[in-house]
Amino acid sequence: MTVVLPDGSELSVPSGSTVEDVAYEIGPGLGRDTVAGKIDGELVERHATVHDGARIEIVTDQSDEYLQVLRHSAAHVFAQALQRLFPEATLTIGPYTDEGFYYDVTDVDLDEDDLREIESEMDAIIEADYDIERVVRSREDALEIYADNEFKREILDEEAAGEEVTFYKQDGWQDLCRGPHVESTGEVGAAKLLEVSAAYWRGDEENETLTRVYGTAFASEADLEEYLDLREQAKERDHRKIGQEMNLFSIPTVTGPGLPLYHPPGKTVLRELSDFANELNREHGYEEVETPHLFRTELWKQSGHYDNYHDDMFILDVNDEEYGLKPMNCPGHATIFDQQSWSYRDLPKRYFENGKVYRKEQRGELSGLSRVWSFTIDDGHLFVRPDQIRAEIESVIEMIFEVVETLGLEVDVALATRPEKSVGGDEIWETAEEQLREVLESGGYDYDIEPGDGAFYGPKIDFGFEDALGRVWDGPTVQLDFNMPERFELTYTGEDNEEHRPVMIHRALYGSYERFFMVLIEHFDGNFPPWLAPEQVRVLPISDATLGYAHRVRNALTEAGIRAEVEDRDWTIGRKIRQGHDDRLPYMVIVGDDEAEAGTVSVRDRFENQQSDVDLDEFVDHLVTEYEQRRTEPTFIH
RNA sequence: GCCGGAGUAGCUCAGCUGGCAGAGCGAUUCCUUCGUAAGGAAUAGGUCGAGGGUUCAAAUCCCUCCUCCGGCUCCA
Repeated sequence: MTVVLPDGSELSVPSGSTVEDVAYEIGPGLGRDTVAGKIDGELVERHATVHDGARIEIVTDQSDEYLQVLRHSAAHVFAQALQRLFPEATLTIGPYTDEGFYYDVTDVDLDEDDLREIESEMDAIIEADYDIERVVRSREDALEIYADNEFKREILDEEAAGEEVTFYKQDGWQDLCRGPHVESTGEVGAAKLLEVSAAYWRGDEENETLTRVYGTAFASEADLEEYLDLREQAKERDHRKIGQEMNLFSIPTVTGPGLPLYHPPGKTVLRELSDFANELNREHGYEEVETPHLFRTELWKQSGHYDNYHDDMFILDVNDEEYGLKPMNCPGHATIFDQQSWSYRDLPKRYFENGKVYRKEQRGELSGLSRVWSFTIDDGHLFVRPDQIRAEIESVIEMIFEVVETLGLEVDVALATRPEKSVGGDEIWETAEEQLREVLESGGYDYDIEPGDGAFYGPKIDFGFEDALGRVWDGPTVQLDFNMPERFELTYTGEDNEEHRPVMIHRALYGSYERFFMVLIEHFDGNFPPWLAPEQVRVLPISDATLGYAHRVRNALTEAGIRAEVEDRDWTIGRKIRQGHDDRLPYMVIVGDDEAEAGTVSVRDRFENQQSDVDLDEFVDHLVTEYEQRRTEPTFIH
């Protein structure tokens, strides 16, 4: 039989060959280095037998997947350490994740101190460098071993359905596991336990609550340190911490959960973002609309939200009539469209609204600005003819990239196609998906396809923002919708004088302002580009003697449209500069007797660059240009 | 909603084996008037998340609730 190698070449191997055999066929060196393999993209142990036509990849300690194998072994090291210290602990499952591994256990209570103790035990196991041995047993033997462990028995019943199952054994300790694993515990170079939390058996809240221990592992101590350092940085950049420090927003107890208040500095940033979005919208032919926060539930019944989204909606009783706070803006916009009749010549109609919506998320989900009950979407809805889809999507993507490039973010692009359950005919899905694909292809965008991940009402393109620390956040989306026009019976009159159904396109450039704000705070670490900075320039008089001149400088800046303040506290100049840096100002200008006499300023930027004897007008002109061009960094001094 | 952790001055946090509520920063006042990352002193500031209980006595122990944090599930 033949297997397919990553370079596309085919290799014929005897039937019954394992991944390791295939590696030896390729070369003895590779055979010896084989840790595991991938069959048709799935990570398997090196003893796994391959089937005819399988796509085979060999995993060695040089592969990206090696880390997954190593972390899986780290999970075993954890489990062994746990059972050494807490023999009563029952093991369930312990897989690797993107960042490390976790193990769900039960019959044991663990706190932070326990984790540190288990970690020491893990270090001892790693140090001892036990061989990790693969053992094949019969199902009966396995069931007997797990006579007291209902979870493992369930796995044996449901997943490990074959007659034989594999165990991995180290130092006499063993665990049911399909592998793959590294050769010895010593190969797990450095491991750390990170969190202890709760999880349901198989993620179902009807099931038992288990104790989940999260950890991570790397081949070397240095790699682990690097990872922990990144985590530390992420914590330092936490938007809740920076939001407090910069007085951007608060979510006080009295206002209720997930209902943030924006303070003047925070509102300034949001205002700049909405000005930018509004500008883009106008340039791309959108018309602004406005809808109230509250509608009769009749509307939500018509849109389908009442049935499908009921649990997440705030429903109010008003004089025996039911009203609902809007969880989405689209029904309102569809209703506006429906207030008059349209010709095919009128399309596309492009509506937009910075619309506040309310979603009653589960309480435990609320988190800073990333998950809230009330948030604002820079929401656009387009009503288009089927033949206009491509051009409109192109235009939306162009807008999205203007946002992305202006802010210096990176994006991931993914096309999500028709799911199993969907509305709309085959033909419209096919042409719609085809048009989306064409837009992405012709634009030269690098994108992934996520088959079946589209909404039930239409395919979509999702964008993920990648921030300065390499984390990816949900970003803009463009979604086609064949359902809403149907529900609202939207029509336009075609060239043929017949009624036709428009297609609706939902799009957002930022997603929600709240979440986008969070991404920007963390991406820039609070060091906003000058155009977004709440305070763009602070004027620092050397002493009170030049306070008067400082105010004149400030006025000149303010008149030019720059957000500037004077530091008038009775502090030393060093103290004022220190505070200015702590406040993450793009620019400070320092004025003393010399400057007051010459009508100049001394400029200092957030990178600690400084330049003296700067003509005030020249500085103001530069700031205005920088502001208008929305540059990401202060550039006066280079 | 569920599991675990936490809530003390405007902010960051100490006090928590029960016995007069603390520090630093910030604020106010005074001194200092300063040239590129913290000048000095004094003063004010608290229903110790809310309610109930135990006790001679509760920030501290117990119960209920609220809110936040880390997860589970979900999503912008």
